[in-house]
Amino acid sequence: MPYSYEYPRPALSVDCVVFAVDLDLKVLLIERGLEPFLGSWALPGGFVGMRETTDVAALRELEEETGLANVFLEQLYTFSDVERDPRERVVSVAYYALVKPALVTGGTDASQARWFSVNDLPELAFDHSAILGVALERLRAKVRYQPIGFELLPGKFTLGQLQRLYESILGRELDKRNFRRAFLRMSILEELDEMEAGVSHRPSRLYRFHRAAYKRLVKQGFNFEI
Amino acid sequence: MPYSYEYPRPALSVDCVVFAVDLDLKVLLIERGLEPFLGSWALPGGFVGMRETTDVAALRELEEETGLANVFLEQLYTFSDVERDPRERVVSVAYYALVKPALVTGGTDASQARWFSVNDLPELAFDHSAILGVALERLRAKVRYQPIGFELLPGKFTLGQLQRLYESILGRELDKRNFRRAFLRMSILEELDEMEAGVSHRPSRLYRFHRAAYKRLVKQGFNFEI
DNA sequence: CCAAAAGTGTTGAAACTACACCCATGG
DNA sequence: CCATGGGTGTAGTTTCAACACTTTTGG
Repeated sequence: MPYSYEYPRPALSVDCVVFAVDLDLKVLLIERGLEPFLGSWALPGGFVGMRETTDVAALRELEEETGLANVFLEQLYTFSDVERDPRERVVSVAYYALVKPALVTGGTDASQARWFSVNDLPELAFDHSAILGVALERLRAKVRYQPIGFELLPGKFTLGQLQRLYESILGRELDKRNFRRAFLRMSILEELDEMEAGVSHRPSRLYRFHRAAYKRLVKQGFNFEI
Repeated sequence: MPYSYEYPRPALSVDCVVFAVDLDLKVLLIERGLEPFLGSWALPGGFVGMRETTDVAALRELEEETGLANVFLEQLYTFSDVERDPRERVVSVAYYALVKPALVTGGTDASQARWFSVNDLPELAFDHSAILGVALERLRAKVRYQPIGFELLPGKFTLGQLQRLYESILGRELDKRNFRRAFLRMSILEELDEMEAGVSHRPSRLYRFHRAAYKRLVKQGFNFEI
């Protein structure tokens, strides 16, 4: 006899802000096929089932609506304004996802999804602009003190790519020598015996994020920081 | 005709982790008067109404259950494990609150609330131990890069109090000279023409957090960090 | 040979760590 | 006069910011 049964409940949904870096920072949006906001762009998302956590719901909706799977996903914030959905009361648990470049082109099959540069966004349905704003803020803050940037790069990458990634997220240029020194000093990058190929300039050495080394350092009290 | 009407919904609740510093870091808990977990200690919280945001619900529940009002409150995380409540599916938006010392003694009138040191906690109902753990982790991280520590001190405080606050949250000792230098260098403290009184040692100068100065600095790109 | 990005060192300023003694008050 | 916390300076080390030229490749 749970006493909450007697009361009406808000509906519960999830929304996902999916980031990728192509040349600059991009977000994946869906064109709505239903009222309200029919034809508007919106974040992928949907309602939470009775037998799934919100994490699982977010992954499920992401795959259903965009075909993306195996992405980095983290809870962002819960949005609960009473009027945020014109139909009825809906509380939404927002997530942000980070997607590697390989999935950007191949991943979003036959759907009505499209990547938009964060510097050139359309108007969004519901309060999705606000959600996206919070996600951007979080990404910009978090990339500086957690090594999540690697989730937006291929497994093997050059220091140039890594630097351009940081520049596109932080929105400002960084000094090449200082950037390299800072990253290499941390010793969380594995230097590979492999070079970039097929580029019309001096090829760059490839690196890989050394997750085990990072975890070891964290245990010793190390703090990632850029 | 919102399509979500057709589906059952999880219940939605809020839970609050209320922190204060007395001698060490403390958390406010409630002794449950209802099944399940009757007699256990639990976080203050309750169900979210149809016409209130989760923020408002958290403040309301906090006042109803503990008498506390005018506290610093921030959303923590949303917990949605399917089995987290044995009665039925309940998704809970967790908050953490920071309370100034004056409210610790006076605030919690006639209720079954009690402060516990975080180093000596009882077993908690539901998944409240996990929520508390996340809150502690967040507080420890956040106190280092946002000036929220002041929410746990009186308006006027000594540098000694401030240092002991940081020591009790971070759980380690800090060097007095370095700590003072670091804080004073930021110039976000207003030095008052007023001394501590009634102590049986050399009285300390009082300071106040200078919120306006802090905001000005943030606009210029300043990053608080301890 | 041109264009394009890779790669590399130094210097001065600022911040960080570790550390020990005297001061003012109440009891 | 004792106990208690308040208050202060320095030296060595590390980190940070700013800055320019040579190298290697493809076309």
